[in-house]
Amino acid sequence: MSQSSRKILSEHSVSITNPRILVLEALLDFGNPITIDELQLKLGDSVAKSTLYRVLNDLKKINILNEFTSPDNSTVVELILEDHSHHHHLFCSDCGEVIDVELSEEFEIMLTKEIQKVQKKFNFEITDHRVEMFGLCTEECANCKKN
Amino acid sequence: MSQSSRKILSEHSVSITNPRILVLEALLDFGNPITIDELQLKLGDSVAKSTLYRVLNDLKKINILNEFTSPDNSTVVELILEDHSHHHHLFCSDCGEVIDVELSEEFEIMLTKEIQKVQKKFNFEITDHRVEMFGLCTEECANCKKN
DNA sequence: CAATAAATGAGAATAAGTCTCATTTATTAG
DNA sequence: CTAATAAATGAGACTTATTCTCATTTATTG
Repeated sequence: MSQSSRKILSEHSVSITNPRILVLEALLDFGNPITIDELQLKLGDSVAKSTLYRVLNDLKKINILNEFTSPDNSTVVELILEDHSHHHHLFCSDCGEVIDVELSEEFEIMLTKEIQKVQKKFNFEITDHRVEMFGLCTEECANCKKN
Repeated sequence: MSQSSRKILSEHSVSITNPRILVLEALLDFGNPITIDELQLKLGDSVAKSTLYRVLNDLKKINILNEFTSPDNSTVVELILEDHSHHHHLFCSDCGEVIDVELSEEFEIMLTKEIQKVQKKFNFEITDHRVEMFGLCTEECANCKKN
């Protein structure tokens, strides 16, 4: 695992340091979108708070980290892996879990068309988009506080 | 205008106070989604900071205010008006403007179907969704800092 | 392996948002 | 209409997430 962290860093010509490896490993290990809080918990005090934020900013700069805000206003962070295709997010308002969701090909095609219309209408150059869904997990929710 | 603010408040059985009227008027007047910063500017010191946040929370509680975070992490707020139909948001990464966008009926129908699939797949009860689009305004952008 | 540049840790600084509490304002019962 | 009561406000203290500073440590390179 440390291997792939190192690989990721060197591929992006970013110097390989311990905190960066630790943060990447934590993200790779968790696999799903994770809140900064959870990430800090996972890391314990192996990485200073200031360093954690700096490393996350570094990862954002090289475009391998996606950051967004959950409906309860916590910051959520997620690695962008090459083999991980385009996806959206499903938020549980109850337990706070964030789940990656892929929508159908047809839907994405239609969305692309809609976006083209919006571009024209508003004279915009749209570079990115996302679909967010909010709700309540009913069962089988991995890290749900209900269980 | 003060008339409609008062009406909105009484319709939701919320007591009619000056700060609430001022905040509602500012939101109605601006018409578009607005950042807290801009809102504070617009209000000057007619409403105390603590009161502004309290009033915004009051409006959220009665479900006439929508709050979300822009890609540059500022909090954006928008009135939910009865006559204002379901819509999504377009963000300019350059000037920070947030624009309301309505997508086609067909698209919304397809999105609803997708959401139903996701509900089943993840055993979720999805209560809300949104589509966000990010990009750069090229011209004709009302409050764009470029102009 | 030494020199240099970059990254880190610890904690100070900043800023958004909440809380407290004394004062003011709105509501309503009479 | 007025007094009594409950609710809302203002001012500033407080909290907490994030950034910044700067002395020290670590990585890179020649």
